[in-house]
Amino acid sequence: MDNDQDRQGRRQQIIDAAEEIIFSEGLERATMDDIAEAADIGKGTLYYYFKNKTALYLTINGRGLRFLNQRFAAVLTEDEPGIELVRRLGEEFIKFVRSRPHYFDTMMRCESLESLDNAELGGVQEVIREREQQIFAYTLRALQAGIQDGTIESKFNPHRLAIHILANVRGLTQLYNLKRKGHYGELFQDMDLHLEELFEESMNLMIDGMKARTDKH
Amino acid sequence: MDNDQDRQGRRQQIIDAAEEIIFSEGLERATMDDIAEAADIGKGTLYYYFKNKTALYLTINGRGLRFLNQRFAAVLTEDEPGIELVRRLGEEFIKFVRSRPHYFDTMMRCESLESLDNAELGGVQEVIREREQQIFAYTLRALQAGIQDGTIESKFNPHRLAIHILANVRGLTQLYNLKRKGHYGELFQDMDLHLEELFEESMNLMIDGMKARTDKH
Amino acid sequence: MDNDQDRQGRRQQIIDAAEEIIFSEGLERATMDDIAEAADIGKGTLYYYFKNKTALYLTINGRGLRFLNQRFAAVLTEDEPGIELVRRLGEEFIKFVRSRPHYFDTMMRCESLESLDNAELGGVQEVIREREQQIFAYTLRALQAGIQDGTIESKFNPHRLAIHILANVRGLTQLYNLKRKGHYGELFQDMDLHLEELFEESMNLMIDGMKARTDKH
Amino acid sequence: MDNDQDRQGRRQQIIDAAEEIIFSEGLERATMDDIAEAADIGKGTLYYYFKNKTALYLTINGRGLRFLNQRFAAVLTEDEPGIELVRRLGEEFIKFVRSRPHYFDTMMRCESLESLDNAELGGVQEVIREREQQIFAYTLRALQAGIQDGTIESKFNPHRLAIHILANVRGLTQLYNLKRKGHYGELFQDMDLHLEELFEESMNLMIDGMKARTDKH
DNA sequence: GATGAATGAGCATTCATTCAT
DNA sequence: AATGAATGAATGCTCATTCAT
Repeated sequence: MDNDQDRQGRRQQIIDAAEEIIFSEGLERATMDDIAEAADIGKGTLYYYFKNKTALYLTINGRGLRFLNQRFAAVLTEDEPGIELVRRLGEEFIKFVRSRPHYFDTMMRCESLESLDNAELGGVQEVIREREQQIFAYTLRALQAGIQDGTIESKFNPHRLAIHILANVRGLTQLYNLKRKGHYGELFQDMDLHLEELFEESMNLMIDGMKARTDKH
Repeated sequence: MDNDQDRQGRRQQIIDAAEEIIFSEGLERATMDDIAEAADIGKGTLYYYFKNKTALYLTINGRGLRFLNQRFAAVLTEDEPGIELVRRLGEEFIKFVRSRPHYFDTMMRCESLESLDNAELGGVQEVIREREQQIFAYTLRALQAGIQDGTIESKFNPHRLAIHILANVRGLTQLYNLKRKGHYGELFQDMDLHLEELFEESMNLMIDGMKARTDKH
Repeated sequence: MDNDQDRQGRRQQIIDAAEEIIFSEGLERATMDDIAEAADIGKGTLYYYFKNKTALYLTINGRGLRFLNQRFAAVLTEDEPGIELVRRLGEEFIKFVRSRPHYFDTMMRCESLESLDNAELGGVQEVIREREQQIFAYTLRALQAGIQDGTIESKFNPHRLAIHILANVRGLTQLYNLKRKGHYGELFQDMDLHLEELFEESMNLMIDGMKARTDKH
Repeated sequence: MDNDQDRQGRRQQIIDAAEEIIFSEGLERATMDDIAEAADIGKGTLYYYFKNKTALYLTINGRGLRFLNQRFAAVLTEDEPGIELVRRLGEEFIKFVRSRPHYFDTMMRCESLESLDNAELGGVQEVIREREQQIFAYTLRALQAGIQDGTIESKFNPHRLAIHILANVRGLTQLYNLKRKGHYGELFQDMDLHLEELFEESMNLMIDGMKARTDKH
């Protein structure tokens, strides 16, 4: 177990270094040499802990997903009506993107990674899938809770609602990032976009649609 | 002018070949040699027409955006109430993704291209920016039409609505693509997801929120 | 002849442009495209007037040699004792290097041109050889005049003296250039080196050795 | 230390191969592939030891300078009057050029290397500067010794004399090389030029000027 | 477990030169 | 005479990965 702790510590140390390099240089510009040096280990050791560069990158993504997961898990313990839990999940997502923007970028990047097919990843992908699934699951639970407690219209399929929520938050965050990079020109720039505001607006738009209207008769 | 046509024809021929290779092999795996060969020209010629690989890729993206633009432009000529135009725009987006899925991938990929900073792109980026802007503008026009003709609540800021619409469609499409790639595990797989259905649902959700309720008073 | 003048004018225009580009960019960095553009002609035309890049470069060298030649020729018309003519030649060489340093660099560079063997130069080399020969010849004439008029010891072989003079001036100029580029470290930097002073000193040193000492008995 | 010896051995092996290829083919015609093959190592290894082609070439130049340095250092240990040491230095220079003509060419070539500005040379340039400085220093010491022991006129500035000596030897050697390449036409060819003779003559010419004439008063 | 020297496949890019018009 | 589109050979360099120690 001591041994195992050593091993885990080493892995963390490497992931820390890899993040530092990759987040600042970009995935392609970051070399395994740089990472090994930043981690203060030999390049051979790097490969002893991670099968290849892709696996290492996916591991970083996994870490990001874990952070997001933790936030989501915490929300689900809150004592709130379902509809409010849903709003809170979105809120946490935004906070996550805000506080650790590179992890969001990493998630997006991972989704269009050409090296996924060839490389032997040795189980990393499974970890990621599981965490993605959990994120989905948490969202689903909140919605189910909302339907249960009557704060969300029971006519909706919670699975699909979850998809809509996630899609919405993702899309919004991306557009927001694009704005920073200067895309979509001036139409976009005119307004000062605050991600938080946009998100709230968006949530209202969707939640309004979802909300069980007790005033209806 | 004959000359100019020749030149344009050549460019198309190259872009066609580049798409063929890049769409099937992926951006990284596709080599400039392959592309030149597929285009049946010398490699020098390839570089005579395109400054570098990134510029070529961006040009492909530009073409994709042009296609999308054409669809959007056509919608705006339709004789429909504003709210319906909005729905139609979303519909066309989905159709576009369906019929030419690689262009959507290309757009996403371009947004996280690390080579954008270094490479000299002679003006291609500006073209793309302009087309992105137009897409945004069309969406905006539809919404403004809706507010004008009373089919959309006048309390909404059309700029922000446009952002929500676009974010939503993007996010949905991405999640849909992820499903194809096996992400988000089984929860996702269980339902047969039809992008069209999801989109309609999503539109309803949002449009419901946006709709001016004439029956309310 | 009008035709011929046109042709000559065109050639000059090209050489002018080539000098501008090559002198500022360096031989390797300068491309034939750049030169053609600077000369405001098509690239094909460039090759119509000059067989290849090497031939063009040699032509520039030839021009430099012509300038030097003109200075030397003028000196030989001066009404001075031979020993003084020799000194004057050296002086003109230094002035030439000073006023047109790039031509001297070009001469040096031409001497270690790897492309001389392969390329078809079409007569340019002969022109250069002839001009180099003339420079040598002028030096020789001055020395012969000096021996004739008794200002230079008759025991010396004028051919060899000419070699020594030329070698000396070349070597000095090169070392001087190196200093500018930071070679030979501080020992060199300490003194403010004035090429003119160095040259005078050097001439004195050699001419002293050459001088017929009429005061000797 | 064993490790260090390995590393040094490898470097030598590479430099040996590089010399072989570059000296026979010329710098430009020699490719890094050729050199790697000649050194019987992978191309990656070549770049593992040398940052780039320019750095490798400069290293060869550094080796040449080291050889020359060793000769000069040895001369300074000889028990001779200063003026004779000066002559001996020149002599050794000529011998060096004779026995290893390519190193001299390399030195000249290095001085007009256009790639010096761009390329990252890790410290090689400093080594070269130092060795050049030493060569100058040795020459200077010999002259100072001569002034000290009265064999050289004390009125001369030894720094400047050193410059004249070096300039002279360089210039002579270059002209000699040119002759081999056919420059300066027939005037040059007529005489059988022996570098050694020319050098001796030149030394006499200069040393005569420098010599303290004890018989004068 | 740890290392880092060795590797070589792989690729974008350059540019002098040609030639049909 | 003039052109400039087309060419493709040529090459330096990168970097993930391996493996003997």
